[in-house]
Amino acid sequence: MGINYNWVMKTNSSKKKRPSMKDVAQQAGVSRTTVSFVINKVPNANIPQETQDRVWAAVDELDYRPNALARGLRAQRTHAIGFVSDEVATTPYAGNMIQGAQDQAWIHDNIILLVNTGSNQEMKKTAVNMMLERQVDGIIYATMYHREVHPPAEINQVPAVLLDCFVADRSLPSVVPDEVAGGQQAAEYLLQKGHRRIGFISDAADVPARHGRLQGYKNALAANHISFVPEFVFHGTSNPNGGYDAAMALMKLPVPPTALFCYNDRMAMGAYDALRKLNLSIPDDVAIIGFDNQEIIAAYLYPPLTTMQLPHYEMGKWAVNTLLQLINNPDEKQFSPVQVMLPCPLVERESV
Amino acid sequence: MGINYNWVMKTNSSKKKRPSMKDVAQQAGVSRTTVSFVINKVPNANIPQETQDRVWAAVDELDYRPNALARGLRAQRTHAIGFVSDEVATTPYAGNMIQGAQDQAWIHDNIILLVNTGSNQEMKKTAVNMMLERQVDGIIYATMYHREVHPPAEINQVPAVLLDCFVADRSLPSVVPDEVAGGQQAAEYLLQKGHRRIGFISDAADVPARHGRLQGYKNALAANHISFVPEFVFHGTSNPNGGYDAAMALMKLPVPPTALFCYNDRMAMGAYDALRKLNLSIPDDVAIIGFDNQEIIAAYLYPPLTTMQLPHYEMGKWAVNTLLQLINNPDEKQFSPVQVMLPCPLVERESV
DNA sequence: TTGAAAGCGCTAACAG
DNA sequence: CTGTTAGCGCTTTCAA
Repeated sequence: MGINYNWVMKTNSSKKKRPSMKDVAQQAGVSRTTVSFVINKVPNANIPQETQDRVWAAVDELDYRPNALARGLRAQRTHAIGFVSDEVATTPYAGNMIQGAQDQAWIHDNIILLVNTGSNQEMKKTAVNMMLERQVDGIIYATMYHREVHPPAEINQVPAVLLDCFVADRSLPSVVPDEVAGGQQAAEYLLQKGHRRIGFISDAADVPARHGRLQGYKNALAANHISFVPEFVFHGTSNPNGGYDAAMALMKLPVPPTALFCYNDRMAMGAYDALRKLNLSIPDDVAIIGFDNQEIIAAYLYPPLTTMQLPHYEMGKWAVNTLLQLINNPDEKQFSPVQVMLPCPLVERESV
Repeated sequence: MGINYNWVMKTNSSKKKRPSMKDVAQQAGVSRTTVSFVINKVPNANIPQETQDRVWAAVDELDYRPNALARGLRAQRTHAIGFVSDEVATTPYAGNMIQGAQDQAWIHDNIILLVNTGSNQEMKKTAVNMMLERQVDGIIYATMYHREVHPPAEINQVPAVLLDCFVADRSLPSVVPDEVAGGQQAAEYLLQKGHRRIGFISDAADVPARHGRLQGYKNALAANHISFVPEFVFHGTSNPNGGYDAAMALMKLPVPPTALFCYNDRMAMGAYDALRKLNLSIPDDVAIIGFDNQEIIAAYLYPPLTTMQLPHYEMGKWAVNTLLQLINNPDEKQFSPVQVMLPCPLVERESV
């Protein structure tokens, strides 16, 4: 179990063989070593230019391409990074994370092996084993929203970093959005615009994002000597319907808020509808700030939504960089693996 | 150029070696051959059960995992599929395509090597070369919207299929959405609901989706003996603003349409705003149907948007299946590579 | 039924 | 400066 059977060699293939280093050597009239040296630009090989030219000419002529499998086998290094994530389809953020990782991998001439496992724990384990079999140099374990995870133990057999998630004992490097700072900045932005009564439309789910953003909101209030009004925070399901209900409830308070900080853009979308229903204009009657910067929502609401951007691209990038660091310095033991929180930049549009 | 230098072997690593087949053989007191036979469940090896058990016990004990690199090198088959795409981040569809491909690859014990190249042609070439170096069994060349492509010639060195795109000479298998059928079904749905004056809010860009959907719209009209009114099609930029303008223009016609078929959901989003501005209710005054089924928009507009779904997941799946087919039957020459159009199912919500 | 040995394509001591 | 050679870990023929 966990082993893939039947990778039988197929003998009836008619694929024409690709040139090997031997062919190049022959063509150039040198030995394989020489070819290897010039192709890899080995520092102290001192191959005369003329020979080098011959080799490169042969490479061109034969359309030779080194076999990464053989290289990896020999070098014990594949320049491949496993990317194990819970799901990519169901969230619009995934793309940015993967792209950040991919772009960075590309720069360092690494490739990404991608597996999406869904939420099935057994599949995650199999996925990690699969990557290990394929001799990845390291593994990125990613989730599509910030949360605690329990990766399969096998992950420790190679350098690994956590992307948008963390383990309770902090034994693995991790990068997540700085929810608190983001929440604080959002609230402070509203404060700075003169608002004193700020509603917080919160997700009902027990996730770090919710707690962090709410904490940030409270921090901002405290920093500005404004007392926290429990009635101003309203929990709902984290979609437009929840946002609608919450905004409705908040605006019907005897002394309603003049600004709404929404847990995410989807809730903000619902809040827009509620305010419209109440004939309240944004931002004149009520200011709104969201979170996540879901382009497709935020940029095209009327008025366009001011919101906090989740640093998915940056996190993906960070994950690869950190992983490469670990891979390249296997001897530096990490006694306390770095836990990074990346800022959520404010995206100013017109709803505040 | 095109060759990756300096994959130098690092000798100072302190990584502890993973067990090899030899270790397992030793542990089980058999030869490597025997281990290979039992692990691969070779049909006619006839290894006594008792020996097999010993081998499996050793595998467990050592936590042995076959080295896919060595296997691939030997078998000339890696069970890896290259996925080259233009971009994943900027579109919310990408996820579904990748997930479809990934899920299917997983089922067949294959892995996806992912590279996003952006629009740079040189990078695409490098990406394909990279995949070839890594000995992928085949390549999926994908775009994030339906269009014609010019993949680098190198792609022909392995089985390849095109995902959401096609080449002019149809020399590569390809899968795209059936825009015409989708457009036709959308229009027919409106027709069937009693509408006779249907506006078509079109993208101004010269892409297959636009032409196909418009053609479908015309087909539906013709099939129902309704004459095509040129004034009813209005071109705009394919975003909410464009949709807004188009809807405004259309509704101000002397005899305005009673239904709007929008090129995509984002334009529909703008049309919603226009109708709201005009105090027209959806679907009672004007029915709206979109295209793409961008979940986040379509499901949460008020009222939820009826639209046509782009079959991204299915296309990803199809691409992998077809590619695997090609890989497994290298001898069946494909004189006319299959060109598939997958249907765009109707997603009924409440805007019609 | 099991083992020895060749070789997939590459790198890097070591010799010359 | 260039070539010979020994593996990296695996599969598979061939022989025992």
